[in-house]
Amino acid sequence: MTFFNEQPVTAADKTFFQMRKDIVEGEIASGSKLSETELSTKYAVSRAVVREAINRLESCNLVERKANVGARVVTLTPEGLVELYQVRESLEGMAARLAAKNMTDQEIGDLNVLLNTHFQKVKTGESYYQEAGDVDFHYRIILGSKNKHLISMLIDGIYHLVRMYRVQLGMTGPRITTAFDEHKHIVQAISNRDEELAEMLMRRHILYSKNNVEKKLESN
Amino acid sequence: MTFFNEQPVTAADKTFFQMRKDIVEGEIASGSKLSETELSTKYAVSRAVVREAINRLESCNLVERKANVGARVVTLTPEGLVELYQVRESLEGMAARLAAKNMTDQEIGDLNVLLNTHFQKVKTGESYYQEAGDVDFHYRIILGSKNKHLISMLIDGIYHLVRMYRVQLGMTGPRITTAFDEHKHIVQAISNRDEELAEMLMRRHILYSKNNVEKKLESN
DNA sequence: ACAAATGAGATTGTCGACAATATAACCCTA
DNA sequence: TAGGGTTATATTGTCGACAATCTCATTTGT
Repeated sequence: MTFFNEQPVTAADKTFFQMRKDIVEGEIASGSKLSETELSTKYAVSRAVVREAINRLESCNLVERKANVGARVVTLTPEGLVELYQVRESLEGMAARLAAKNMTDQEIGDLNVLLNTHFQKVKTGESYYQEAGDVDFHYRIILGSKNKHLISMLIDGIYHLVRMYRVQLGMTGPRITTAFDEHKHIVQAISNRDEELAEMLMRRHILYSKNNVEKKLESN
Repeated sequence: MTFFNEQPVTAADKTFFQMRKDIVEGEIASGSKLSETELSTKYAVSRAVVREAINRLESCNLVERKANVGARVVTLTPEGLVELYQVRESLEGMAARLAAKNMTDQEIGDLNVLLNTHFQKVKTGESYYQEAGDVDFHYRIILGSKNKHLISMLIDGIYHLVRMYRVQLGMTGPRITTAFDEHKHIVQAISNRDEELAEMLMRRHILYSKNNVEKKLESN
């Protein structure tokens, strides 16, 4: 599906990707208004393609539109973060369950390899910016579910918003070692084709992650 | 949120709602190509608003678009139906859990009233076209979760596709009495604020519903 | 005869201009 | 001076035309 090979083909694609990046990384401030004319000059495209990009951003829950008024970048709130993690818990739990059922032995083998790679890095201490590895792990399980809706909801819809929270609230790569153990147990459950356990462990994993993030949020 | 009061304000809204209706009810055939020019004459609007409508339909998973090629109405397959119900099980399970936590006593009271209304109808035998009542029941719980993402994913995103399957594969209002009992138990769990049980019962309810629908699918 | 190249036709993508609506400033009245 | 109404301005919504791309039939060469 749209793993990392989502390459723009049309101008609207390029604009959408660029705007999404700018919003997630805070270059376009959270809560700010999106003026179509302004953006069309900024990105050097017509208003039509900006409009299409904004529509797609709305589908990702990154902006909110009101008819005849305009679009604003979503504002990040503690409640919003909690709601997001609730949905993640639900969907990724199901993804883990389905992955235990539907992943090929080959894919499970690759997942174990990935896990070992992470283990080496954790051991040698270079566990900084574990972000990418964590995302990679979760993506593989999501894709392993082989469920189209699940995949697009999580990867196209929710993960960018999660990343926006992570980046803008300054919580990159936490819980390195403990998260690794949780990953290991999840992979074990998937290897054993234990759907029930895989779902339960994934849900707990995300629940812990939520609690951790909430703690960081309070300390700000 | 978007309960039943989603009223069109712009031409693109109207076109989107109309097209969605036409697709769900099969007036625009599943799998057929959506020609922008053709549709713009059919609905008497410009191509721009048709394009916006198609984009929104894509967000609902009712059509699929390919760059420089065009959009097609999704094709309905047994596998697609299974995937859809897996997502429903996951999301509505969580919705029931959150409803048990977040619904007000007032809202729970209303839910019980609704249930009694259904019970009367079931007893007097006029259980035909229980569809609307069933949807109403599920909507209240979804809204009761008070989770924005959950609500929009289910109501704006998934339910129209579910209805499309129901309508086009000719499976309206099945499992009347048994479904009623399941609803009753779910409401009891919510009344008791038993999150765990509410989620479990809702997941089972949807699982049964899936099995029933699959059986009907085979007999076609 | 078959495969690749080419060209015509149709469809989607992009653009700038105009219409409709909301926001804000201003004026008038009590 | 305060409040309501009105006009002015800016922004979004809609439209038709043009450009870019794909599809498919035809042609051409081996």
